[in-house]
Amino acid sequence: MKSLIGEYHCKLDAKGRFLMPSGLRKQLPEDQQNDFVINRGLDKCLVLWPLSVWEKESAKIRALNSYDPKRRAFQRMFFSGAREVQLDGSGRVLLTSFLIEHAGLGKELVLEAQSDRVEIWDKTAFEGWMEDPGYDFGMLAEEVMKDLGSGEGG
Amino acid sequence: MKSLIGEYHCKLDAKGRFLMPSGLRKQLPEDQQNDFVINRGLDKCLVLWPLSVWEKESAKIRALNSYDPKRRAFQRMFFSGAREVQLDGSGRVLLTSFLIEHAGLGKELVLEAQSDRVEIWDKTAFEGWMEDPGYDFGMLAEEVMKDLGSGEGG
DNA sequence: ATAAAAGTGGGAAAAAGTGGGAAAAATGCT
DNA sequence: AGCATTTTTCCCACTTTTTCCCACTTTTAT
Repeated sequence: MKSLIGEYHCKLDAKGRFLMPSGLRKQLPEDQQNDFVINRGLDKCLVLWPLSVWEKESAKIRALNSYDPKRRAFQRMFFSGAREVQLDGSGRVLLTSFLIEHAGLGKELVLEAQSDRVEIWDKTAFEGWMEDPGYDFGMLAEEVMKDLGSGEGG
Repeated sequence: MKSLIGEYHCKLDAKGRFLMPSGLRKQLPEDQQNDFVINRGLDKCLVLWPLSVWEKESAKIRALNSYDPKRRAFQRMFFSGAREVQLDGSGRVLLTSFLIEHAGLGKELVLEAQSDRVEIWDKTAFEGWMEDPGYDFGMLAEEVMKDLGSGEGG
């Protein structure tokens, strides 16, 4: 699958639905435009996974030894917040109340595409994070990229 | 079987019953939607096993050398609280008072899918655990996933 | 300017969830 | 054993939630 890119803004309606922005949808292969999994993100956001991506990723998590407390805790966190979703007739995603609460979503959302998945943020929270991410991007870039050898990050 | 996912909220009624949430039931193969085993979980919860999963998992435990005191103790812990259950006509599970007490279940439950089994928590206890699992999920993700190569956990 | 696509809101049918009563089974007492 | 009492099981009926679909508005493209 091609890398997903872009930041999209959309609105959560009274029933907890938002429209998948068509620009984002068009980036996906046709047979993967309708089925997704949403789970809790590691930051204060949700993550939307195209189903095929989810299946690969979840298989890894599932393979962990669940008799080890840390791995079990991680599995719990990863699987419990997850929910399979399909787009409705108008191309919208319906969120459950506990997912909305987890990410503190208000009326305005930001969808942030990230290689093969999409993060879902509350607009205000996202802007706040952008202003003060707790890291300096220059330093971060250096640290994250230093082992990669060739190529500097644009 | 596909990975079971999701967090579902339900209520324990005066008779000690709760409705299997339809979202969870639908994730199971049709011939496995009615028969389960419930036993004590490793954390303060119960575990609901689809019968076929139980058979595989319990075979592993049974195979442990029971002449070793620690293994014998673990076997006892694993099997003693176990109970086979079926759904009633309305799709509900009836719990025994023994199991209710073990997990400290009140009126509100959280069912939390974990790959091929389902944990049953008291709602307050679950929320408490989520707020303070004793781990930072970001750190946990890093530690647990670091050997797996590509991909981060959501 | 007009048509097509994208985005929004809400109502009605269907499904899920809940509580409780009656029948059946198990238990205990004389 | 026979009867009474408690416990369990099964089923019915009501309420709430969810799902699905329709219709309208706004934006984009030609």
